[in-house]
Amino acid sequence: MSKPSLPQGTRDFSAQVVRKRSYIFQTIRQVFELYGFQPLETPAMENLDTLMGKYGEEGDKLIFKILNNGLDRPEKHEKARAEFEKVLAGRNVKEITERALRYDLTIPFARYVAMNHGQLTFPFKRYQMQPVWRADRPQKGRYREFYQCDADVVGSNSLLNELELVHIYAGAFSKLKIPVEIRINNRKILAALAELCGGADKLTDITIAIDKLDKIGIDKVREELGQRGLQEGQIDQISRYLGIEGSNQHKMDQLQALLGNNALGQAGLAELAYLIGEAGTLPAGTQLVADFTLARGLNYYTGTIFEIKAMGVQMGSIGGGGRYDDLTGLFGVPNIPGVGISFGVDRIYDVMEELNLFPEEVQTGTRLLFFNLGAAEGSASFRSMQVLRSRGIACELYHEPAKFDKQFKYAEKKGIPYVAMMGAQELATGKCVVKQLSTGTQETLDLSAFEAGWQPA
RNA sequence: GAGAUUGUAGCUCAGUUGGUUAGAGCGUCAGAUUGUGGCUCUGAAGGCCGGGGGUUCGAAUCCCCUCAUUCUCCCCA
Repeated sequence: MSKPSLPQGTRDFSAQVVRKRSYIFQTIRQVFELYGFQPLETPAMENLDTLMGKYGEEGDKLIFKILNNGLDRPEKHEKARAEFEKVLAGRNVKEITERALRYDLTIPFARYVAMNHGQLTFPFKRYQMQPVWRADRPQKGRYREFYQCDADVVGSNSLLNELELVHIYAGAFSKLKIPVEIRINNRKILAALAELCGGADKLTDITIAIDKLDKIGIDKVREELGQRGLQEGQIDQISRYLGIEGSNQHKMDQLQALLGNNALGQAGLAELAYLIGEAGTLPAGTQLVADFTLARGLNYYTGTIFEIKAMGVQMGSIGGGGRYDDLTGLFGVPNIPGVGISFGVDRIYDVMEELNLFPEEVQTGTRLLFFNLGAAEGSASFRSMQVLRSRGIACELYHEPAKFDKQFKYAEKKGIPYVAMMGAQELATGKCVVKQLSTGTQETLDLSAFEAGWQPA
């Protein structure tokens, strides 16, 4: 028997971590609800058909597939063997696997909208916080099971949705006390750049290369653009574009000059200007920044794109999103545009840990430990404990009679701030001794007063 | 898929040119201490040295294979 272990890239979350993570989820959920978003949950597994072909060739490889049950039945053997040969040839076959684990939340959402568009009221605003699975090679900040936390609005082309999403980001990160830059750009601007650089068909190549700017620097980006077939003059123009700096207004002015009267570019710039102009005052610690170097890898984005950078820490983006046309077209229901954002909960956790932003009260568990000082004393303590519990105070009774020192140590280890002692003396006089561990102060209370009115500080 | 890294007690790690019975700190348990914790002292438990094979009189140590970990690239959150 080997030692028990976890599958690669998965984690257990112990009490402390769960509490901190729930704090993040709750904070974000409150903001989503405040803006009128409705919760949605979808199954951990989807039909393989639903997922395949939606994430590109690389993505398909990273989908966890589930082996069909019942392959051991003799009448299926021949068929299963034949189909397995096809799997070895790199094709996924229904006879072997017809279900797979959810790879992200967006495609299941699109599937849901396509299935229910008759019943939904548009625009439909939903949020979803669930784990997803990817057969990726794990490394720092990357797991095979991780949580996504998405909000999308579908069935509306209005820029008002983008504006709300900006404020959701700002509101949530402000509540979490994380200083952030909300970076925005527009795919239309990037498309215009591609047009100006002689190839609308090069848009994907350009975005992929630009997306790496942060990581590899301008020289390497130029190199990569060259490898992807762009001419020297075009690369220079892209370099000038990437070199735009200054205030939002100044950036937009420079871009205006660079784009000339390219129609697509003007449209993108107008959308960007609208959002920056209408955003108004954002909560302290958050700011909205036009960032033309922002590209985002996913190529289904068509309009505004977002990315969140935490300030003061070395960390990749902790959120992102954008506008897409016709997400449900893949499922046979055309003309439902949408815009969505995502929070990277695992990275948000790391940032908050590093900046020490979790509030003290997140860790509250048991408030009061009743000492167990004997059979009769224990019974009396149990009765008092139930009274306090009925008043909503979390308490525990030490599980067996034991020496003081042991019970004190238990309280300390578990971070319980108060202990209540009811021994023979107290029982006889109808009292209860309550001690605060952090200060060492204790007081003797009448049992009735203690049960009716005691509160932890 | 490619490259690197590390596997020794529950945890973090020592372990000499290959040499007798593999160590430390922390943690756990017991005692000093039968109604007042944190400190201190004493003691105990806890190991197929990741697994398999090889070299050798002798392997935690050297070689090969394998599994696992962590990190980087690709891609992504």
